[in-house]
Amino acid sequence: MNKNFYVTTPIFYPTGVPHIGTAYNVFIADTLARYYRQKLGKENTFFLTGTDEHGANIAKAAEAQGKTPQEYVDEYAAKYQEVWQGVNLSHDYFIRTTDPRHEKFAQELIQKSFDNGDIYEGSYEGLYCESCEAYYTEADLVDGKCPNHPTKTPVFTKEKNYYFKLSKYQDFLLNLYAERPDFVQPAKWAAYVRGLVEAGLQDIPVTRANVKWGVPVPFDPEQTIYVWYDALPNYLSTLTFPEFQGYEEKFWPVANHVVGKDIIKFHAILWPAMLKSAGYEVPQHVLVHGFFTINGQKIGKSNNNAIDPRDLAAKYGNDVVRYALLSEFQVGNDGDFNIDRLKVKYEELANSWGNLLARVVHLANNKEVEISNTANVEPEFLTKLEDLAAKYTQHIEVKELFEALQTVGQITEWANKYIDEQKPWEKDKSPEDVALALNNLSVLLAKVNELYAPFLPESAAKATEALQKREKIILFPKIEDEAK
RNA sequence: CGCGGGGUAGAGCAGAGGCAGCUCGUCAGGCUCAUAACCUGAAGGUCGCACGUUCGAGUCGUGCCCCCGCAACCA
Repeated sequence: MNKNFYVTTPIFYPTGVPHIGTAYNVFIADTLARYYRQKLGKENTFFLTGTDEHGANIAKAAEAQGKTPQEYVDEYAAKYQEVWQGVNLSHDYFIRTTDPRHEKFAQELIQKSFDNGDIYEGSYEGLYCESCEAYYTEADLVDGKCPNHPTKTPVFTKEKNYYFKLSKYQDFLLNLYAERPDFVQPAKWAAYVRGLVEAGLQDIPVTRANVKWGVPVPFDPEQTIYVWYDALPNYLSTLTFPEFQGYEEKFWPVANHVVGKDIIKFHAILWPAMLKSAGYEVPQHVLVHGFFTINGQKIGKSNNNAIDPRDLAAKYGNDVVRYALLSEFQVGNDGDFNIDRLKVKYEELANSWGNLLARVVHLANNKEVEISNTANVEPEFLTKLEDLAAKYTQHIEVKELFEALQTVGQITEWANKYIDEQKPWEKDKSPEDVALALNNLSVLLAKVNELYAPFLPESAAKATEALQKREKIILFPKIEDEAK
């Protein structure tokens, strides 16, 4: 069992602001981070997110707004941080790839691979559109014109750049997957990745000749480092920053990368190969999540459903937005989401957990019995509770967040049945029986609060406080539907 | 022959060889401590279609149908 835990989100490309889909990814990471902080201690857990700030698309977006690239990324990095703070994200650091310390690290990393002979000079050729600063294939063109610039004709261009010998690492990767079947989680994505690697790997270009907004290639300053050799190293570069002294030893390679299914190849194939090439250990796990649609539509500006997670949180609370997403689909699966589902989830919590808390506290106060006495819990009751808690732990440790939440649901369901059987409100119940039942339930609630804490941090804190103070609160108040 | 994901009760989702399951919704009861909450029971499915393997198939094999990604804003 590892003593330390390191979790990362991808670093996001700031061409827009975070929406509910982006938030899903960071919620998964945040939940894991909170779980491990609880388990291993704050100082033994590290949670990293950030922004990927180089590249032609950033330069273009900046120009379109009449800004320098630096001004542009400063602004968007700030927006990201604002949103994450707004949803109570608990990241320990926000890395930006324009941080000079990161740039230096990226240069050192690519230099190491170059020195090892894993990077060689080659050329890239294709139909180049000057306005897009991008290459197209014949099939991409519309009537011979650029698909994005109907007046421009992409011209055949050949540019020098450098390639990484990814093909060389096929056996290394297949061995890695064989030795560590859970390197990619969940299993169905591991199978997918293995299939891709078995099918064969091609070397990939890792520098660009025509992109100025990027990190210069140390062995050829005419070139800049292309996206992956700049972005992926953030997971490691941050750990080398002076304020994180000792972190590299502590948190590498116990890294867990939470990624969407679209960038699985880069994290599960390219990144381990890059690391191996440069003499580093590969990370512990790559956790792949699926995408969800909103009312059946893909999330995006054109569908006008790129919801700011803070808008939902304003009404339902941060906790419930996270809970709704994490309890709706298994990690790795796609799904659909909408406001009605969110409401259902909210009521689910209010009626099980919230209501249970209110019942127990209220009864305990009315009957004036002692609660929260762990020593007095009925042994059978305690055993059952511990069994369910253990089941939760098993799930969450293999990142089955959906299943872990279901297990907590089982506990509250059981508790509601138990309280109905015991009927501690009846007048002819012996005071001893009432005290025993309510004490059992209070200990159960304390456990539920603990298990929910990584998923619903704000609510769990409130519930814990209320239970301790024996104060009756409404954890999830009824939400009035706005008048139509 | 492009690649991949998916098609299980009205809705949303689990299950991956051995009597079809969960949440919500519906109907009928119960309870009254509690946030009109909670508990019990019922109705509702030929598990996309067909063929095959098997004592036995949502679950394995083959063929087919349908939906969704793989081009763009976009995780």
